Amino acid sequence: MATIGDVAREAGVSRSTASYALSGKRPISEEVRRRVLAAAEALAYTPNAGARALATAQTKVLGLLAQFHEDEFAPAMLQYILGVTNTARDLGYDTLLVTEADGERALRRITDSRMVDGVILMNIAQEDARLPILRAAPQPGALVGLPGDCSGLDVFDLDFEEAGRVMVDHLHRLGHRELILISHPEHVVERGGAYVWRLRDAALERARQLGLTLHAVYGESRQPAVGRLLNGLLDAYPAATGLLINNEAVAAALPSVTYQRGQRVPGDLSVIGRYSADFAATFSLPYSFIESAPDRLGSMAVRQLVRRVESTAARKEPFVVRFISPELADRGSTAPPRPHSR
Amino acid sequence: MATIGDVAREAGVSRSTASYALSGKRPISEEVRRRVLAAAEALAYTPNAGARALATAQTKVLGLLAQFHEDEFAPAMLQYILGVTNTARDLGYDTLLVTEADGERALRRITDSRMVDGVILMNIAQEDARLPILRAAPQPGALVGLPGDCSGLDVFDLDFEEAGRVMVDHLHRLGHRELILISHPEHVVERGGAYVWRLRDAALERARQLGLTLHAVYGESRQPAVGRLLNGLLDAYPAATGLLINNEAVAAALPSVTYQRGQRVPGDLSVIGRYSADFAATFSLPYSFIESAPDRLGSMAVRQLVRRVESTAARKEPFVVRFISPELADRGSTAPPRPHSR
DNA sequence: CGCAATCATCGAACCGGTTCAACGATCAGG
DNA sequence: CCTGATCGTTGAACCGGTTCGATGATTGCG
Repeated sequence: MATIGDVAREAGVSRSTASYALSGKRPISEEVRRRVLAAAEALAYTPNAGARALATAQTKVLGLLAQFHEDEFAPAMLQYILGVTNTARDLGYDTLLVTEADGERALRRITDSRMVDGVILMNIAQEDARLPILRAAPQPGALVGLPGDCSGLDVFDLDFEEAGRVMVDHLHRLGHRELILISHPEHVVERGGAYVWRLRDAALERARQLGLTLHAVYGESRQPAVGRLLNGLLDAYPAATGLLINNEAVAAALPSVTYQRGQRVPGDLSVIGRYSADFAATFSLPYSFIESAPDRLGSMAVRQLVRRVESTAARKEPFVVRFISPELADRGSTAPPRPHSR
Repeated sequence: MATIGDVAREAGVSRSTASYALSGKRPISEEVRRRVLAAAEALAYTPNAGARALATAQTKVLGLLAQFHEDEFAPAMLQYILGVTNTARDLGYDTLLVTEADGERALRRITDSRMVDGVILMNIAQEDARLPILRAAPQPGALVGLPGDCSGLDVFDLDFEEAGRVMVDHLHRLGHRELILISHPEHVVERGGAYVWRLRDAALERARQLGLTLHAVYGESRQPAVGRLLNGLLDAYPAATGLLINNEAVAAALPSVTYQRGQRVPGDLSVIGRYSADFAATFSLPYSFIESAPDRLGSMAVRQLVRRVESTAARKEPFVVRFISPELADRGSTAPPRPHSR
């Protein structure tokens, strides 16, 4: 494999001249520049990444820490990952995907060794043990997800509170009076998944203000538990006419349950979910939903991260906490409740 | 950030001694070793990845090229990716995930620049333009998927031919005489996705031998096209009593279609799919299926790749083409056909 | 015509590791 | 007491880039 020394020799110049000719960081005569470029082309020269990283203290690689827990729905995470990798590449960065269970160790490894120029964290917990490590790291970091303490990091997330209110308001306007909200499994809450109670608490509060009955329950993440849960709930609350779903696995499982029970959507039951359009297409979900925009969030996080990586000025700017406001995609799965419909 | 020079100074030894004490590649007195380790601990020393890569010509990173085409079912790919990243980490490697559309450019970039010690390729096409590049690269490579020309690379894939025969045999034994096989979209075939026709041709051949009628058709990958297709097929071939599905998107969409049509599985229709157990759980699929073992394939590919990376002897061994033999997971979705059941 | 400014190029140092050849100290054997 | 082997340690070179300060050639101006 050709080094810059080979290119220089081939072009009959010094290594430094070859470097400048290729980078354009100093004026080089047209004649010499041509020779160097020709030599580089002829030798199929590609800079050695390790050497360049050592010299410039830049790797052009971003770290992406994503964890695949049993009780989180893997296909939903994929969207975030693609949002990150695609945007990173557009900006000239490759992505180191780290799925290690021990996130703290992994984070320390990739930052201390300077394998990456910056880090994106996913699956953020309320008290996330990785955050102190990331704050202390020499590289900037960005989060997809809202932790308890946002200081020192850029944070991007869906506005789950507003999402909860939008869901409740929507069904309230249609005349519903008793609703069921299915969240993620309780275990996700115990692990500190704030997006669960952020949506839930806001929905409960709004329901209280409006005088609605809202049954807020924890969900499941796998079959057959999900199916059992749904059937149990629909049996337990026969007067409920609206279903709010903040749980991808439950949303994915609902169609077959309603078919089996012979319930029509929205005739017998109005449904609103919270997931992405891609997810809806993948799982053939016919419900109206709050767009969770995972690709947009991943993309925003990367853009901000790269800004900080590439500009000293940007590194000094105050940290941002940016919420995407929930937009309801109407797929016609909600309607006014029919009296005694169930 | 502490360098090995800092550690050496702190321990009162030379840089080379510190290096040897940490790596254990030369005998070092107990006393000095203790001092060096203590200094490294105290300074929280972590070797600089770029410097180490430059010196050792090893990065401890593997490249993973995965493409997310519109007409391939993204959630199915995730399993392979996790199989690769998890196994890689177990063996001490991180994973550079590259989803770039231009795979040839991406491959050249990560191999020529020596960012990675080895490469795993997914979405292998019959005539895959990336293969010549990978063969010429200084790093070893492994494929998940079977190309037309396997030379110079280790190849791992499901035995799709045998999978096709197992499916047909199974339904034949139960007494079925007319079957439908739904493959991937035709566009996947045009792109060179050999796994489509490998299963299909073997199934057709076996059906011919057994005197069965097998309608082999291309599928779709997104809703609502998938649903339309399924309804169309079940209408078009009312005498068919068995359905073979080599297409994750179709499998995922089938339950709601049969519910809607009021057809019972296996009472009215026997069904066999080809996907993974994880996929079945994620999508609540109640069908018997050929296990495609994506995590096992990813894991095997990584193990072989790392063997070649780490041992000069292994690098000289002949290349392997290894097929996982299809195993039928019986979920009770097949039964003898009822006469005139449809 | 001489001096200063400008320009393109070069040599050397540096980034932070690893590794080789050589060195001095210790010890055993003759 | 001298020699040779053994052991632990060291200085220097190297990996392949980037970058700084210096150099010599050219040009412009008075």
